[in-house]
Amino acid sequence: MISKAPRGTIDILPDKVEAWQYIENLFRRFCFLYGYKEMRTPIFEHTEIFTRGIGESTDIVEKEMYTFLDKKGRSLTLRPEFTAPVMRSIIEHSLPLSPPLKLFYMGPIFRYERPQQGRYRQAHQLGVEVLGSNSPLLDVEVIDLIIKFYDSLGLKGLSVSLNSIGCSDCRPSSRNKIIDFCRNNLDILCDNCKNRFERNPFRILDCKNATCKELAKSCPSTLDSICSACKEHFNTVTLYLDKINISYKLENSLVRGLDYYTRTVFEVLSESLGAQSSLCGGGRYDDLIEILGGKPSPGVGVAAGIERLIMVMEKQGIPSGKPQGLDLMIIPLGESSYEHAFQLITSIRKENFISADLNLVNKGLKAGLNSANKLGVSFAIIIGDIEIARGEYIIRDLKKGEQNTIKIEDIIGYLKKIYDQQSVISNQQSA
RNA sequence: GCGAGCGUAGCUCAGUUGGUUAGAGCGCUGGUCUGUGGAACCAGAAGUCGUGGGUUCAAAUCCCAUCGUUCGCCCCA
Repeated sequence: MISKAPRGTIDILPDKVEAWQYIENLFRRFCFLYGYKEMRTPIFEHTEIFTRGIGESTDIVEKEMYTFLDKKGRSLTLRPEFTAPVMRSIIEHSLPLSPPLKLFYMGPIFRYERPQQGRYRQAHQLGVEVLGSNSPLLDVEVIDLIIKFYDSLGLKGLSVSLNSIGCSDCRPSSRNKIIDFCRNNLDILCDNCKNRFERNPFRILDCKNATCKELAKSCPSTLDSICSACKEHFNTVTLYLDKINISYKLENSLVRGLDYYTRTVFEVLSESLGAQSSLCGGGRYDDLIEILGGKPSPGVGVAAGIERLIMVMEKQGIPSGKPQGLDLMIIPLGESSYEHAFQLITSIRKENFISADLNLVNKGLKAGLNSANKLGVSFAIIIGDIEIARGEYIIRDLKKGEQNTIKIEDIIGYLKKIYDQQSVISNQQSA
């Protein structure tokens, strides 16, 4: 079926685009307020960026990547996430990391997964990254930024899950503690976890199987086995989250599926979503730049799904952007008026102050006003033989249902006056 | 990748134990109204019943396959 978008992809139709722009614009505004600058990277990268960055044994790399060979036989992959490509770009251009480099991004990502609500093969993310500082206050800043962004959109029922998974020094030992503990209980673990035991024992903590869950409760938690430096870092994070009144839940089972995370990991969940309840996720990645071949430098970031965000807003009945109607529609009555109408719209458009369109359907005044109405038009200018003969066009206020005639040469001045007054009013309202 | 549900007009859906020509609301087009919109009334257009095969005198309805979608698992945004 060629008349259908590919599986797991959606079209964003004109009436939905306003919600997207509203969200994107608000996020840009927030990032600007927090001192972040936008960065754009290619939609595809060398496959190795992801296999090395995200980790060979992660689900994303193992089975979810859109990987292909180009005509020269290079292995390329549509980006399944932003962090690794952003690091690659920082390394490639030797961007200075002092003072800390604060970046934000938005755009599509691709993962070959089984689609369901809130999970698509092409999804969109927005997010931020901070490089060059290991200050725990930046962990807090990133969480604060995304929470404030959600708050200002009006989202309700959010919860923050927080954990620390330690650094390259202490992670092996907490890993060993889990392995030792599970080795004695290997026979009661589910098949999936037996597999995890070999590859990523941390994930056993996150299993939903009842017996594994029970076992995980008595399993040594990462928070108990991280080193003192990690412990102190984490304490500072929670201290400052408390200071700015961001509530969170310590979640021993939160380990995340990307290998590059160190120390702080977090997620924001919404109660309005189903199984795919994670609105955004992030954390610290102090080894990633080095893994990708750059000079060692710490980093922290967050990535949020736009589709899921819109889904929550729709479920909670949050309006997203006002529908933008046309300011003006010119309705010529019959082809004898076309030249006059065309000249008028050309000079109005040249002034560049209102949105204006010309109705060329030529089905009479009633139909013209009807379609203007459907498009949410504020003013209509009606031009027929009578108006041309008098040198005065009718200008009709479609919201008020009133009209009068204006001399042709006065029309632009008249409209400017109206729209000047309107912008003064809206400025006062927003101040 | 695994399990389950669903797929009828542009949209939301009805369609009986298989039985004549598959319906409604909204939307769309036209008319009442020949140069004045939003309302009302009237009329009209629009469907390979997801697709392909099978059972049957007869399939939107039952069976199989396939595609899409939804829910759960897995994983994540």
